[in-house]
Amino acid sequence: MSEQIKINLPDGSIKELQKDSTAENLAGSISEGLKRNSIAAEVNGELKDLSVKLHNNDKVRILTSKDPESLNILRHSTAHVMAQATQRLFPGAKIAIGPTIESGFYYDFDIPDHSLSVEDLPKIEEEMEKIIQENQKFERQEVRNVQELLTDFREKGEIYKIELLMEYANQNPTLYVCKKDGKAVWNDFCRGPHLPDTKFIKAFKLLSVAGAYWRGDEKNKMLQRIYATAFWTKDDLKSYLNFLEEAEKRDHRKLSTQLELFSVKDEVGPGLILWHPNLAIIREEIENYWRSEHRKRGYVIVNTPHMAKKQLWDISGHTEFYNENMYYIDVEEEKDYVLKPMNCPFHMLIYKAKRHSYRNLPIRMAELGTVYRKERSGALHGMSRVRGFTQDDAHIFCTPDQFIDEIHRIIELVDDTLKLFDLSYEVELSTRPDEFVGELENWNKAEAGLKQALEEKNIKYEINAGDGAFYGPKIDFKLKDAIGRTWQGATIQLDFNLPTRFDLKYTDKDGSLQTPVMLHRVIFGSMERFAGALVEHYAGAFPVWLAPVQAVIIPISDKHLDYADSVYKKMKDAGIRVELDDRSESMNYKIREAQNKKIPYMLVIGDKEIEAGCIALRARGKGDTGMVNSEEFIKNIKIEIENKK
RNA sequence: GCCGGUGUAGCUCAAUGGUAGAGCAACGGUUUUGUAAACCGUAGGUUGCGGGUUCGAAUCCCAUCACCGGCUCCA
Repeated sequence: MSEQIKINLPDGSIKELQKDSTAENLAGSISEGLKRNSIAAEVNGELKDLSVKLHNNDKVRILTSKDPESLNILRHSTAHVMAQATQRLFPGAKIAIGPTIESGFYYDFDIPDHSLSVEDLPKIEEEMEKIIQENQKFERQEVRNVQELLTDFREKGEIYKIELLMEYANQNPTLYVCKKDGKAVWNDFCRGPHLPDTKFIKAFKLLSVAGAYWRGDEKNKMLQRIYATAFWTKDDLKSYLNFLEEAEKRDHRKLSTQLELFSVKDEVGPGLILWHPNLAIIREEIENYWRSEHRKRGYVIVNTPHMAKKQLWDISGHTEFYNENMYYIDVEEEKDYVLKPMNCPFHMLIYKAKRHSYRNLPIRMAELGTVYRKERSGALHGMSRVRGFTQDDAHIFCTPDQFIDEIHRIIELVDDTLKLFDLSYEVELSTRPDEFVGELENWNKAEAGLKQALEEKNIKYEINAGDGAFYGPKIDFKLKDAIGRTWQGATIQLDFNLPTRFDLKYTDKDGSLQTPVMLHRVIFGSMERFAGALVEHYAGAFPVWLAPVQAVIIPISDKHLDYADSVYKKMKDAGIRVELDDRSESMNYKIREAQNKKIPYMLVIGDKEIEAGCIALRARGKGDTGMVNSEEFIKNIKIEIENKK
């Protein structure tokens, strides 16, 4: 009589199995179909291979391809197949790590005598197909003899695996062995879990190659990374690849040529943006919104210069902590001035220009301030990462018991603003970096303060340890671009340090002099990055209030020009950004061009319209929407613009 | 900065060692048009820049600049 164990299933039922049964046995005992489709198991909340031995009273959930968690297992296993294929094709290749990422996976290699290029990818894919055809099993093995495995890795020259194994030696390391017809053909030191075998891999694609430092540290060797993805079905893969293609069309750099938005010129320099008229209009609208919103919310607006003496940056600590990002220039002497990388020191001095009382705090001082930062050439990216940009900056000087409330107000402003543009965001709290100024005690207070504000506002956030600014911790709001890369937008930074360095004071109730607490914050982040984000978000089809041209009038032939011109003048007088297309081109031609320029409204005028005293309205994306009186159209579009639609 | 790729007319792209070409845009003319491209013509280039190999280079090599995909770093 063999012993029985009881297994708890997700539906609350209990299954009795023989001792030493595996998750696979469990699946089989439930149904043949489940056994066939099972990928892995969740045992007491942890993902495990199907081969995992179950114990009495375990809570077990069998995962199939329908469970979201199993996609990562598929991808991770596909990464192993990719690594095996790469080593088959490039025998000297050493493997490093190959994790899954949000939309796929990658694997890092050190290939001594070959530089991977995209031409290699189809070959590797072919080799992967062969491995899959071999129907290899993934077998989990506990590493009982670490020394033995280290020797094995040493013989193969797998220096990266050696490093990892030594690190994990005391944490029950596991090895995944790929077996073909029962014979081990490949292995990888890996935590798992994995697919039972390769036959589940049906749809994958290698996407790109890239360099990546071992363990992400630029002091280490640069490895060669292959990015790839995998899905359960060919259809899923196809729609993902299709998404990538569509996203590429939304790229703000691409749309910029089509819509004449901005340019970066060799003659000017990398990372320096020329705003063309169309994008300048959008910026103007955004800035107008920004100004009026800030006035409403009790901010004062200031302006400060683009450069300042080096001494100023000595006081602020920038020359010490931000040096490699600053441009020094010669004014009276060599390198005696700095192009401003931040606006804060100036605002400190404006604060300091007069005496302050607790009665007039908080002071909220805002500026659209253009800053210059030395970015590494390889980091530059369209309008998203540049060397000169305008921050919608503000510094809030307040008493220690005011700053939580001030953070609340900023979060509200961020939320209202991003809602207006229909943008979604993720929030991160960045804590003290290794190099920092100020007292540890203040840092702890500041971090606790930011946390408290987030929690009181019920905002979900992740902690980004050690990523704070040198002067204080911060809350970051991340925006996503067309293909899902995230960019920092709004940020709120608490600063207990600069006020001390600049010796800022206010007179408290009891007449004593106190140092104010300061918040740095931006809402858009930078006008450049935010504009780029908007282009991608709207795919160039800006809402009417932002659209560079809000309406275009299209007379059908020259004899309609006079009437068209009268409508044009009326609209112009009403403050609408309207254009009259009076070229002797066909109506269809003009419509096509207006459509490509993503102009929200086209007003077609021919005999019928003149007779009826109307215009024929064509809305972007909607086609012909019929005749409407021009006065009425003007009224409606003005309402739309006013409501920022 | 590092790894890999790319750079041809304003834009999108041809030409793989043998006279740089097309479409769109521009310009001139004809056409006067009913909801996504009328027709004819003209002009436009030291092939990113600089070297080299070669009888001959957009093409091969070296260097450099810029851009693209990543790494690192950050608004």
